[in-house]
Amino acid sequence: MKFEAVTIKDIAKALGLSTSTVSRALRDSYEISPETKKRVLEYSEKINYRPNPIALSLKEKRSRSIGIIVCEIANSFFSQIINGIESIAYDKGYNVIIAQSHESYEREVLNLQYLASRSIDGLLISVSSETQEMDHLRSLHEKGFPIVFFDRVVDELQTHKVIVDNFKGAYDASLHLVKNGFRNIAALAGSEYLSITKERLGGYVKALEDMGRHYDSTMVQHCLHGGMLYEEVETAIDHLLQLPNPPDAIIASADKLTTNCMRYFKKKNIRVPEDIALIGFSNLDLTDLLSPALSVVRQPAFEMGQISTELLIQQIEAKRPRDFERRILPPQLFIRESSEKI
Amino acid sequence: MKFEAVTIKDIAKALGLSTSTVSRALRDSYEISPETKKRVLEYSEKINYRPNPIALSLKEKRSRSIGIIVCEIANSFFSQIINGIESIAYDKGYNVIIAQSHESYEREVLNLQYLASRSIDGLLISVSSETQEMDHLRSLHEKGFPIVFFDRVVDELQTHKVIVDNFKGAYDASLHLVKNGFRNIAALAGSEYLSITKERLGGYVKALEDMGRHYDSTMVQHCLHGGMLYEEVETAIDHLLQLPNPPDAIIASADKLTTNCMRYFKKKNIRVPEDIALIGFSNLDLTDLLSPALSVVRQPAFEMGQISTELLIQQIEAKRPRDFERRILPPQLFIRESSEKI
DNA sequence: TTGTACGCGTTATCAC
DNA sequence: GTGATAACGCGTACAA
Repeated sequence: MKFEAVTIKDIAKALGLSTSTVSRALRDSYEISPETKKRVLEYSEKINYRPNPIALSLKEKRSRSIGIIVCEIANSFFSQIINGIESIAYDKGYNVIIAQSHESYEREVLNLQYLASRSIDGLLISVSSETQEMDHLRSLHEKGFPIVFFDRVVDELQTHKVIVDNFKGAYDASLHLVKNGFRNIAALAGSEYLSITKERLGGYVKALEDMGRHYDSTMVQHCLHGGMLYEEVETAIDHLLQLPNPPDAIIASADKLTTNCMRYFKKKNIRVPEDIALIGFSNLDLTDLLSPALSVVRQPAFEMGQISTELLIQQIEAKRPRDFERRILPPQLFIRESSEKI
Repeated sequence: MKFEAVTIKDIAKALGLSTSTVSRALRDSYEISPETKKRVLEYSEKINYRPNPIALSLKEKRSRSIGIIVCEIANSFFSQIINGIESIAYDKGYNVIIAQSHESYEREVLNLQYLASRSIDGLLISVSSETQEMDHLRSLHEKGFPIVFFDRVVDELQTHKVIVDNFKGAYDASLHLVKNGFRNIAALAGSEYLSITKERLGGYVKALEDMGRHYDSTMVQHCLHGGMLYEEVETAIDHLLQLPNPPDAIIASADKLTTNCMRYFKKKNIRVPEDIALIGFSNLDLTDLLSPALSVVRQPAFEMGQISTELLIQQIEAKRPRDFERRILPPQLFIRESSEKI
């Protein structure tokens, strides 16, 4: 089932011109007579001519497409990011090719190889929970391939990075819990390898210390898959609740951690916030409809996507390397029922 | 910031061979001596040679990429569909390029032009709420361009179509409400132009009739943007509740209609299901966490994506046209608190 | 067994 | 003002 498109050659043949004349006429070159231009333009309009982007890519050595690697698109935060990315990319005439790591290092590497082999002009990536080794990214980066990190960044590589102030987000949320009278605040965190985990835990610890609380490392539980698997969350919370001094509040540091935490409480008939309070990082649009309405730290995901894409395209189109930027966006705290002291 | 890749030419030069010999060696052609093959293979491994897919596309007149047009990726149903699409596409070596119509006919047409001009090999589409005119799709289809419709299909065009049994989904849900003792069941429906709207309303009407109820057209409200805008849902429900004989149950026929319906009830302090019951089409993963837990008709979205993609790639790769299939998948009914008779 | 020449669609360069 | 040619990277029919 081939689908034949109109080429410059067809136009040239039909009009008795050479392909170069047609090409120039289409590009409105000063060399071509107005009359010829008119003939060419009218005819190509008539037969609905579109230049073949593949031929152009081959010639220009660029594909005008950019790759995206995220863990999961069925996740509000990332689908909002992708919306932001697309809004800029389409404006500037770029395609986006999306790949999902599903929080697996192996799939991240495979996806990267795949995208690189599809000759993308640049990459936007938020690394997987499992990713510790950076060789797959480093080797591309060293060749001068444009890469922008967002959300989950990698310090070792010198590139543009776009994140939210995770420290502040977690600090504010933790402070809110302390000020609201909760005494024993646990942290449900993602993979220890991730930048966001470290930053968010940092904010949590600092808030406790600033409020004169003792930081107790047994109150921190990590989930390697970022809460993607319900079981890992279940195990983590089971562990916390079996402590001699169990928490009366939890701060969950990722979307899936937060919702799976709620699922756990619902399943076990643990009342929120009466038995235990909850606040979490989440970009769900439905947090107000949950039972109870969920207190969240929300990230400006759409803007993150836009900024990352602008930086990437800027880098792709730059003649010479520029300095790399580190953009830090403000998180927003929404206090609702789940973190109220009863 | 150009990024130079290794070509066959580089290998040929380095090894003192011609490009055709290298090409054949890489493709393991019988004509090449084992010794030469070994040299070529080892060297190209060493310098990490990857064939340029753009050059291949130009030659083979196919890009190994397929286009997807959906209204919104930040919608569980569609992001699950896309997961299904990707799982098959990547297996078969295809890229996917995703575009969003945001329920706008104009953007759908623009996206289609864009994708077509990016030389995709085929298209997977679920049309926008606003789409009535089909010329943009018809003209492509008539040229023999492979198109597969999923979810929101267009009867006028003879292509593969993958849908769920919307009639049955709505019928079962409506029957459940009637049997549960609700007397006045309203339908909150999407755009009248959409196939899914017609099919779902059909099931609703039939269920009422089968149960000896009178079907009253004032109990049906349409939202042109499929509930994407909260205001249209508000207006629709306001209207229903102001009827002389207001509904005691609502069936909402799309994801956003359902959640915005809940938002309305929460905002107006209307209790569900005490004051009014609710059941809706939804693929949210969180319906069990909402307050109250939401009764839903769920669609096998992942499978829809997989099947659509298999049909599309089959058609792209087919030598001659085959008959077009219409696959109808079963919906699943989940009864929870929101539709319980108190 | 290996090399030469051509074509895919386009544009830049040079020639007329 | 217009046309012929080469080049982008690859695969292959044909030639050696």
